[in-house]
Amino acid sequence: MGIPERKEREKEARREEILNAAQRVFFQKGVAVSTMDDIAQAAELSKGTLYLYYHSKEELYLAAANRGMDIMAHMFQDASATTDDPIMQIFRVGDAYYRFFREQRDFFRMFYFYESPEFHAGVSQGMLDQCRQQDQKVWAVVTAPIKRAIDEGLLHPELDPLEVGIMLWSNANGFLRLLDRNESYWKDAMGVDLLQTLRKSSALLLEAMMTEKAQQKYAGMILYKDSPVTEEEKE
Amino acid sequence: MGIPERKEREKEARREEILNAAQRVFFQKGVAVSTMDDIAQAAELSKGTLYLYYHSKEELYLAAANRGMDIMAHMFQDASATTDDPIMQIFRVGDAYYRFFREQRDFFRMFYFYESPEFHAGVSQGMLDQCRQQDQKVWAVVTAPIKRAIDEGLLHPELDPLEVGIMLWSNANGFLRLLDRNESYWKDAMGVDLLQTLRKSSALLLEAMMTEKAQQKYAGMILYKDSPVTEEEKE
DNA sequence: TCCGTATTCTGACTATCAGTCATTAACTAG
DNA sequence: CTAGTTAATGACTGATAGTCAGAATACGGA
Repeated sequence: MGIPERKEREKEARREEILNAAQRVFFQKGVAVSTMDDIAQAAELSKGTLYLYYHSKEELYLAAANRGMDIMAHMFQDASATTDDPIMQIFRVGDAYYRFFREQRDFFRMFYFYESPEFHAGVSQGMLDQCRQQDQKVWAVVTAPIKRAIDEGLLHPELDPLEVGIMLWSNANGFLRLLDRNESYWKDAMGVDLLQTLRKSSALLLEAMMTEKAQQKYAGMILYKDSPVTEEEKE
Repeated sequence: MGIPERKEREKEARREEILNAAQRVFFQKGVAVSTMDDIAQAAELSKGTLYLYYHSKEELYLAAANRGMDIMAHMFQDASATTDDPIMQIFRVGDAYYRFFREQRDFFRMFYFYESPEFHAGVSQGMLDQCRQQDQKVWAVVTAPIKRAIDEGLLHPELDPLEVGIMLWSNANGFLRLLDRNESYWKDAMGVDLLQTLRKSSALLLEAMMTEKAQQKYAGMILYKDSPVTEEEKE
């Protein structure tokens, strides 16, 4: 009998319709000022129905944010797959983060909430697990080339991949957040090329962590020179 | 007649009493779950009175956060004043941020809200100005030694003080935020010395930005060696 | 000391919003 | 067609930020 299967599909479809509506509303109004009534109206459902599919507004937010995390993870994955050179991979992932910032600004802004301390209330265990899973997925893509670079003697062996990842991530994140609020000021008033600035700071960090061997290999690519990262790499 | 002056003083005192009460409540319960009724009770006043002194809960929060910013700015200032060497000053300010994190954790956590995008609603212009002023005060203390280091040929002349400041700040911030949530994990389970890790990453960044001249001068102080930053500097 | 006025304070009230639940509607199986 | 199961509804509750008409208090002058 295919009826239970169809019902299951319809239930899943409705769950997704609700999430689509929520995402639209979040993007348009901002998470904090979006109400469940807004979302219900956008979904053409009553508010009560939303709660049959999601336990709380937070959960709906997290589900939407997870979509963004998924997009980001895929962009990182794709960027990393364009080369075999671990140092290049690190740069490419950094570039991908910048591209995510440019192309998925709404999601980028939604992530501001992610680390707000007042979550974990009214959120189901399943959703929390899903979040942790997404976190780990992104983190794995970020740390994998770092670990390889250390193993291959390109970065100093005393370094810990996690530590390096945090440094690069914090650096990029700090930059992009600042950018998000003061874009026009930076770009128009000061004429700063933002992608280059971000790259330069990442390059500085990476160069500092490289072994001599690697510094020779990548000499001239980074640090006060124009970065040829976007050109085809020479293996 | 001294009566209007006395009244002015009393008004200011009441304003401060309210802020003290709000701070106590925010510290104890967390900003998000603190209610205006909580604060009114703590201040032994009615809720309506709070609104005669502050326009909104956000404004009360910002006033409390500004106190924290003030403490931080002073700690940075004091740390910077312990030496004349600009590179040392940068390290000392970094250490001071770590100390602020340790000693003023409640304020550190309150800052999470500061950058949340949904502010600027129900906040008076005066308060916003005060916030920007505090921001600039902290930023000035951070960038001053960086600027000096560039001018004195210790950091590469192509660098922009703002850019360097963002990099160091983002790095420290990213670290400390992670620490704030996973302290016991890092310390107990992995045996990482957090102050050393933070210093090492700052040192890596700084070393990468130094001129050869400076790298010689500060050789051995940083980068994979124990940092003697806390010892008396040798001028 | 007493009165009119200005200032300060109060707490009941409103508006908004997340989340609930008794009721209704729709669908399914026999 | 009917009984029973599942899905959907929207009025309702509780919490809370913010308001405001009026009470209480302080002051200055007679």
